[in-house]
Amino acid sequence: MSHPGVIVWFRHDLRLADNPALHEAVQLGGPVYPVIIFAPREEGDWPPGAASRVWLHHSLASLDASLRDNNSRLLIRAGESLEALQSLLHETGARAVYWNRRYEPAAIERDASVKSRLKESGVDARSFNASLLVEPWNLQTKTGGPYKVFTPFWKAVLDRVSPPAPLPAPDRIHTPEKWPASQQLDSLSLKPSIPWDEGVRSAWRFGEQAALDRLDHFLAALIRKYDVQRDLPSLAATSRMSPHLRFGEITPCQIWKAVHQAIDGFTDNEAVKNAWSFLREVAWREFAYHLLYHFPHTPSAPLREDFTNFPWRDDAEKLNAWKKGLTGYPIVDAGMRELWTTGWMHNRVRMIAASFLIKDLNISWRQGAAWFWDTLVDADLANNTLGWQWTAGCGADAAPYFRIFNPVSQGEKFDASGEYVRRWVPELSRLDDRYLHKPWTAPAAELKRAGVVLGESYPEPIVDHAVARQQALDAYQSIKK
DNA sequence: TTTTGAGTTGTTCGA
DNA sequence: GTCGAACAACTCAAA
Repeated sequence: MSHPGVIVWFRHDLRLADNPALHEAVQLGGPVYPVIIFAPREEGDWPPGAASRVWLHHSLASLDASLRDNNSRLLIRAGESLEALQSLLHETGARAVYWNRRYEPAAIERDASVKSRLKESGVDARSFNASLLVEPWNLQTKTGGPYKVFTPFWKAVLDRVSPPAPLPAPDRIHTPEKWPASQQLDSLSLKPSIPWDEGVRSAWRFGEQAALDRLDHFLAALIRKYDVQRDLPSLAATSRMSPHLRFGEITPCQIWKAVHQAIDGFTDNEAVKNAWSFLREVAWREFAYHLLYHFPHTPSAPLREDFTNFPWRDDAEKLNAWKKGLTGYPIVDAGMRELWTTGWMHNRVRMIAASFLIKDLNISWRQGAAWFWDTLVDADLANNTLGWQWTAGCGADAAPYFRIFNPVSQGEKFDASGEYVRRWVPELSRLDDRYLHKPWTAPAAELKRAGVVLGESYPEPIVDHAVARQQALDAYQSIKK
């Protein structure tokens, strides 16, 4: 007698390949019921933001299409996860629920409770590792604690971790005789009612195949020069894997293997070195999950306790100028507008923009983290928390407090041609390179020639960097000792 | 237990 | 224009 059926509960793993829960479910030999349950209220303080919801919509559509190519389909439910699973078990007669693990504090708590409730009623409930090279509890220092510095963590990953070969997509997903009811994707209202998402849709392709294609392109055309080119925001020279990883359209295991295969084909050492720099970045994501798991309070509180009473400023007006890309510092504004338009910001510019909010405006990293959470298509609780606490200096292995990015010199260094600023701040596009990153220094005749009226067509700087820098140093001084 | 070496991404100042 | 030092001690990880 064949297995009565298994529910595969999709969450942050919207793919068919290298999907252990799906793979194991197929092995049972009975009907497989793929389901997504939209339950934003179970995400604690971090329900998906607006940009994430747009991506989710398209990624779910893509997953459903892939499943239909395999004679299956994606069931859609909303509400409480446990209730939805119990209802599906009842409707289908299935006796098992498989899923791939998540590591955010609210998800861990929810999953643990779902698992124990299902097991109590005799259901075969199992979870798998599908999104990390090494799960947070599987790596510890020699004294038995979690890592707090990246380099030793990275060494430990290299020493002790050999990722398993990625699983293939299943050949055949067994279909039930009768499908249970499913909601329509549109009923989840993931897409905005006002069509602000056109920029996101035109900047990205969504879904598993898009992720694999993007990786191929990166390996073929970009990884050999990753070290230098990744810092130039005018080039599309980073991997752009982040949203695909966020939704589990691709796994770090698949990336790890593909990069190693690429390395095997490289003949020059420089290319190999560059490829390892990229793998190091993949490991930063692992480190972020390691930290989030071991320090689950960090999304809302600093890891370093001496920062608890840091004198952040409340300034709604300046915060708003930062969000809208109207700070008067072109590289910051370009980044914030790229974010708003495409749901993504180049990594170098993220650091500059984050440093500006924290060190120049003296506004709490939590405000920045909340805005990124809402606007990034790759919004990931582990990465977002690590990134913001790193910049603020209050996290693990953080930037020293005196490291304050100068938005002018960063712009001149990494966007020397001004191509990036001209793309996103077109009102400055006719300004000469010499003044592009500091328009307030341009002579009146030059501003006039370029059609720029400071304070009208483009803002005056909302703070003086030199003054703000000194104030930030003073504020950081105040919490010491 | 104590010691030792090291620690993503920068800027500014003064010689 | 270029270069090295200072920025500040502290914590982490391993021997």
